[in-house]
Amino acid sequence: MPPPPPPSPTAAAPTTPAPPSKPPLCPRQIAALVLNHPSSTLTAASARSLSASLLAAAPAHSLPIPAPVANAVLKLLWHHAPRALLFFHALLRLPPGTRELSPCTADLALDLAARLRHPRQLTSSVLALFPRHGLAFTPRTFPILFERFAVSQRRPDLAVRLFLSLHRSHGVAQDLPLFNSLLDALVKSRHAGKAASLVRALERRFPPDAVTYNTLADGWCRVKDTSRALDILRQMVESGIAPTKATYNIILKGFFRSGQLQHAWDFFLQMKNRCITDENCKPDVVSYTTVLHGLGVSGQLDKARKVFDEMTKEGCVPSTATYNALIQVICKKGNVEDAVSVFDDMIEKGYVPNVVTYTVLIRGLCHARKIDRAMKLLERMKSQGCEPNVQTYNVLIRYSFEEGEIEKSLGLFERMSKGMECLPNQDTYNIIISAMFVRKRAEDMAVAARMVVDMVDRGYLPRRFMFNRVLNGLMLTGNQELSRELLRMQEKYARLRREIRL
DNA sequence: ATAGGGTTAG
Repeated sequence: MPPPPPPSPTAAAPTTPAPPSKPPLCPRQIAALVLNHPSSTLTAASARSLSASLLAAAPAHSLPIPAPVANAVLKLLWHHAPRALLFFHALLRLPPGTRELSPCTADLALDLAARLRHPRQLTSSVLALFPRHGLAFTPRTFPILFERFAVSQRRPDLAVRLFLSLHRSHGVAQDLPLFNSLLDALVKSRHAGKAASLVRALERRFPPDAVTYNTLADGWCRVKDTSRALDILRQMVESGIAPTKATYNIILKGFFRSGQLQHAWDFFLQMKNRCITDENCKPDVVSYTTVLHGLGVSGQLDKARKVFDEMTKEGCVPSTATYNALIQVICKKGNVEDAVSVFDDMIEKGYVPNVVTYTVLIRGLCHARKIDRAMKLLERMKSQGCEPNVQTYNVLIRYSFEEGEIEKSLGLFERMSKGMECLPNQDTYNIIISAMFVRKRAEDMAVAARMVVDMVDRGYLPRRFMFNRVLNGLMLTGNQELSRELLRMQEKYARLRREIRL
């Protein structure tokens, strides 16, 4: 066989593209390439050098990088926000035609930038990329920012200010759905009062709809003020806006959340009685799941199981979430083996357990000190094609430590990021760092210090308490080298925050 | 198309 002629860049006929001899770069490969890139510092220079590496890897594979691949890479790097953003900026620097840029990709990058609590200018610089690259804002763009400002950065005022300046600063029309998303961000950050007064102040411009009222009711429920939530229900009826199923379910959940079990049960009974005249308050699968979960958490397992049987009789089909709730409460208040039989039951009935189902049961097994079986379940979920997430791993890591299996949990930590399954998050680091204090060994202190350096590299700010604890540990064990490194890192980090420019 | 149920700490 003669060797095929070398491909000529000009001769390739566009109508008959040669089939690629190499598979395209897959998200995992790209993510690994980004992770191994020497610099994680977010600057224009490092973004250029990363895009050069991406191009260099390309001949062995095929370009371009389609938008779904770019999105998948950002999600794989979700818990390593600085690297994810570095990838995004490298993507922008790739020559046109070698990458696809979709507004959704930009939304993901924006979410990541806004999640890093400090550099506000980073968020605005990512926001500025939309017009610069001809990308339209999506319906999610500003809701993402409202939530990140209010919830992650604890700055509800910034969210409100952004909303009020939308038209002036970004040429975006302020409509009711956008207003409702702002309210949602406020109530999720426990600012129900702010949300309520905003609705009052702007009620002429934004006449409340059912979503507005439901969001406010949820806001009061989240701060355990169920009587104000009921007020909202009354206001709805007075202003002629029919309560929806969500309205009732929000209040039902609110009663359980605030520990008013009797009120919750009475409200549930009322829903069942009144539904003859008002179809909207007929309990649905969400209502049943809420009640089942609420009863179970308060220790009334038998009553919870009765509710489960009752819903089936009423013709309301349990969802995977219903099973997850049942399995969780049995694990918490009952016997894990019963939870395992519910799990077997659901599979027999044809349900596909999801990552929540597995995580809940793994936690239950760990709690009953059956870690080996929990580990087997981890393998089983993977073989079933259900990807464990960082919470799944965190449970196993935490309980392995509690059982004194320190090496085993460090092994799990290595394993999770090696296979690019999921990257550790802030909880993971906190679990490991606190565990490094139990043996009172100098080596463990050194590991803790490296973990602190790592987490800062990934865009997580350790609590000052944690930072000082590690620093004290290093000094007590006479590790001056690492304590100096930690202090240098702290300085460097403060400088980085000021310097990020793209 | 924005709102409601299931993973968080004894």
